[in-house]
Amino acid sequence: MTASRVLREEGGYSEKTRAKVLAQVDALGYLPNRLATVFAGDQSSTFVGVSIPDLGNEVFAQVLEGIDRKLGSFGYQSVLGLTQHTLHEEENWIRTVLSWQPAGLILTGRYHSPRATDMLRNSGIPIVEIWDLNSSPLDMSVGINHFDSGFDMGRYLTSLGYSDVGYVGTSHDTANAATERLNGFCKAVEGAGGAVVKQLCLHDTATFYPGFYGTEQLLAAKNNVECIYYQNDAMAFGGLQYCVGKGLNVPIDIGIAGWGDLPIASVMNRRLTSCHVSHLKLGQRAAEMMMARLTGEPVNSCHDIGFRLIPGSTVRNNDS
Amino acid sequence: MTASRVLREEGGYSEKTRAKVLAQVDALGYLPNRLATVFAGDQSSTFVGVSIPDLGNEVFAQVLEGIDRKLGSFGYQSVLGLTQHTLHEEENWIRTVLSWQPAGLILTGRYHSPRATDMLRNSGIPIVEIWDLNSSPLDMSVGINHFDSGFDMGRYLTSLGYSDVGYVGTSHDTANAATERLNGFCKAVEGAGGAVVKQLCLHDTATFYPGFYGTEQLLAAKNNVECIYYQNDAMAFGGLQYCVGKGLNVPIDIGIAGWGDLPIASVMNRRLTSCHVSHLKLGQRAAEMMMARLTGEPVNSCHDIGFRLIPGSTVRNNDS
DNA sequence: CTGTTTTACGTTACGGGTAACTTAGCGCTT
DNA sequence: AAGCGCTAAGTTACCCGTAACGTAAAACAG
Repeated sequence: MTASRVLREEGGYSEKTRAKVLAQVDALGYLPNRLATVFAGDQSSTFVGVSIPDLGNEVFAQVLEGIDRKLGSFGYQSVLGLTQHTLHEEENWIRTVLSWQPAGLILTGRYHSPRATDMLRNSGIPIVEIWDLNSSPLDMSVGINHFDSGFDMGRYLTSLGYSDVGYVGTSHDTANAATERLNGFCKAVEGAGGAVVKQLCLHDTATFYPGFYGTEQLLAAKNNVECIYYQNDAMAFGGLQYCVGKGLNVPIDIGIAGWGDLPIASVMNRRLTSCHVSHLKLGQRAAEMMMARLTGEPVNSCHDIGFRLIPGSTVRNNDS
Repeated sequence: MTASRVLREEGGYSEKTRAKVLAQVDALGYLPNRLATVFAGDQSSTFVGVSIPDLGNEVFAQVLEGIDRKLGSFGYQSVLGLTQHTLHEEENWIRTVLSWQPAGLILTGRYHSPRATDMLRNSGIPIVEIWDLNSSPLDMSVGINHFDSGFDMGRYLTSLGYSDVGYVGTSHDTANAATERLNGFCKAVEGAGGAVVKQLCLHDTATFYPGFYGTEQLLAAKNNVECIYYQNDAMAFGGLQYCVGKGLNVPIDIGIAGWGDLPIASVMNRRLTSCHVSHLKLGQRAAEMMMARLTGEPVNSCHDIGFRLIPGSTVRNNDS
């Protein structure tokens, strides 16, 4: 007991005793078992469960980096879960991670399985849903409105005179942020009298190569497409390479637009038309909201991190 | 007690009782507290601490993805620690994570602070050191020999006739894998009678922009450099853009070589000269070794994952 | 020097799950 | 009907850190 007091610097011990305790700690290489403290219910753990779809997508890696750095600065640790964009994986992960009595959870996406939702509600711990902004979150939400983001791109492209446009992305079992961008995009394009031809690559990840062959398939099916909107920048780069390889002049013959504004976009001599979101900041903000709730500070339950359309030079410009 | 037996499917209960227990579990939304089990020492936790320098570097994100997916398939979770390439951060993180009684640890790098090494030795849990292969690991090691990787690139470049070469990287307080690549590279180049001019960007991360301005500084100081080796591909892309922007013809006027073979390299119409390592596989292998040790299977303590030099087209080729 | 307060340290109990042991209850045998 | 074996279920103790409480000794006041 005295040792416990010394280690927690709680007071109530003499300097002599303190020295003796610390000497023994050093001699034995003693490390306190934090499990016991949390288990006894004296305090909550310093775990925060963080579910992320995958890390192959650079944007999620940035989000995670933002989360873990910020949590770390408060002495908290991330318990990672790569849920591969499936609600089933997420549910299993939630069940497991809740059994470890985490201080809170940060989840990517607003859609959860019914059972997962039950568990989350019953858990009584702070929960931050990130990525797509959720006006009625389980607890807290931070992200952007993906529908609006897609809508803005659709409006931008139609304002440049594009009318027959294509979309290349991957297919998903459940609705997600990319689906919402597509919905917003279609609404804007169709509202302006245009039409969107969709090409969804089945059973594939939203990376460079599917962007390449998805473009090939799209153009084979419909060769009057003037401009293509991609699920993300990686796919857009793939499409760009396909078009350039086929001798098409971008943006004269065909326009290319992505989403996410990857840092590597600056490698290119011309800027990819895209949509910028500060992914690192999104992660940091999620962790800050979590910490605010844990320390009892007031927090707004919704935080729109905002996005910025990058006009770029892979679509026509207004004067052309 | 009976409920505990039912939930663990241990036997020793009637079907009727089982049904009653499960009904109550469902009604109450009961989730077992795994902390109690681990705390009581009946079994080890399913946490594995994973320290990674940062996730901004795509290669580490891939390693982590490999680790977490594989651990997840065994029902284990990663507790993340972003140690920012500093031994001090790593030591603090190790202390914290050990107090959570993890099943094992996966650490990036072979260098640890003396106190960290003590704690690791005393912990008695499996430890996998990844990234640079360590012939005398604390416990297990998986990675590549970075010295050899740098050496091979040096030999390759000198075999193409390059003699005045440059290196652009970041500076580090402590030796790390990049330092070893540089050492190997210098040894090969100097062994072949050439010389290496180094440009280390201080206090910066090994990303695109430092590659850009590091190249500018290097060429300003020494303009007869025929070829530049970069700490990684991101920096090499930055250098490439600087050179192209200055009107230099790559590879006629200057050669560019990176390390890591980023997937995005295929965006370019010509392949970056680099060194390929299967980062995902490295992570998976680390997790497999961890699991093998935890389940008592025999494991070799060292595993060389290997690398492959990518000749690419950003350096002269042999016939030129 | 007595009575009161303060300081330093010790003791007990608790948290939730489970190993190890005990008890109750049932069916079967002879 | 007594005895045995088996199954189902209950009881006790433990893991380790700490809140709450207890106690002895020192410090202080009057």
